[in-house]
Amino acid sequence: MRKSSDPIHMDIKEGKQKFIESWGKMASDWGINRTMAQVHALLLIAAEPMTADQVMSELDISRGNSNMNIRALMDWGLVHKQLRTGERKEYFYAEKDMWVVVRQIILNRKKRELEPMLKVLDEIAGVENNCPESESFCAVIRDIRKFSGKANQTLDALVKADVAWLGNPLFSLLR
Amino acid sequence: MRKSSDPIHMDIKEGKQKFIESWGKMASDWGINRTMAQVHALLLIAAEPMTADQVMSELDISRGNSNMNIRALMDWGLVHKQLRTGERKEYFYAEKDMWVVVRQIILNRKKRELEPMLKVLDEIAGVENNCPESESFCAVIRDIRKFSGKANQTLDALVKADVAWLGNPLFSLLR
DNA sequence: TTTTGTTTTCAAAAGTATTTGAAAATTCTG
DNA sequence: CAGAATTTTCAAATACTTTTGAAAACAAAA
Repeated sequence: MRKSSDPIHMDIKEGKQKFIESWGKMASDWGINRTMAQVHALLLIAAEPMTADQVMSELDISRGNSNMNIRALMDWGLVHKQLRTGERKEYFYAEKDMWVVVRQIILNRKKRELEPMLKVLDEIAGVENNCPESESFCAVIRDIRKFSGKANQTLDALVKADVAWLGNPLFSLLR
Repeated sequence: MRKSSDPIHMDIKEGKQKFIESWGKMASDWGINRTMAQVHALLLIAAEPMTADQVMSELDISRGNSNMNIRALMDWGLVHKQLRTGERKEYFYAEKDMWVVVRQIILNRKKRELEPMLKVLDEIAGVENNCPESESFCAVIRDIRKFSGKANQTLDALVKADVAWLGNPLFSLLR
């Protein structure tokens, strides 16, 4: 008999479902395609590499959708292809080390979004500043530019740290 | 005569336009309503507080849209109301200190997205782990839980640091 | 209380993003 | 090379998000 104080264990199927759902939800909150994140989640928790067809039927999406999102994940460097000798089908697996995953996501978003913004801020910073009206404007732009530059540097350091410390035994403690 | 080596200065109107546009673009990349970010950008670079009507005509959006997004920005704690004695209209201004702005955004997204994810991960972590299939699953969940927990702590520290160091003269150097 | 100026709401319309699925392209196999 | 298996593409359909604007609610002034 189960006492009411016992923890309630969900079964594995339920757990996987819930994880795929939340991972997708979080991604779409952050401006990333929900299905792409669900494919990612599915591959993250898969014990073995999967084919595009398996992903398609597991998530109940179309063949095209499955294919396109797997490609996108490979572009992001989060998923890789595995070829098996004697088999036509392509298998896919996700990078499972969270540190590497996060590093890869940072690299991508930095390049796609932060850096273009920095470029625009630099262009704007060249605005003529000769009237009191432009003073408030330039002050804010300078402040944002400074801040974004710092953020960019910090992310660079974070990303480089990983590479430099990979061979260092101390690094495993930090992860 | 302008030499081709001279820097090209854009005028202030152009600069403001460009800033509003990029701020909106960046926000929508990150899953935030573009117009909300444009209203925010407009108020960030405004020399004086503005009415909802001024925002409406400046950005060429509807009255309802202007009103709703100003409310949303107040919910996020990024914009505040100013009441002027003898005037019916409400004026709005944005917090201009970037450190405070970023802090506020972190607080909001942490509460809205990171914390619910942590809760789900904890629920999922209670899944029964007794077969090899669930082993891979549990290992990934544990890793993500650990990572997200660390991220959450780091953000807490970042946010608390601000409050604790506000009165500290050293703090101004860090900003 | 009525009028007038102002803000808020929300159903419908417009605009965006995502997904589908069938056809085309590709690649392996005999 | 022809045929079979598999992957890729993309126009059209669907689903989702945002915006509009007119009406309702509200609040100050007359």
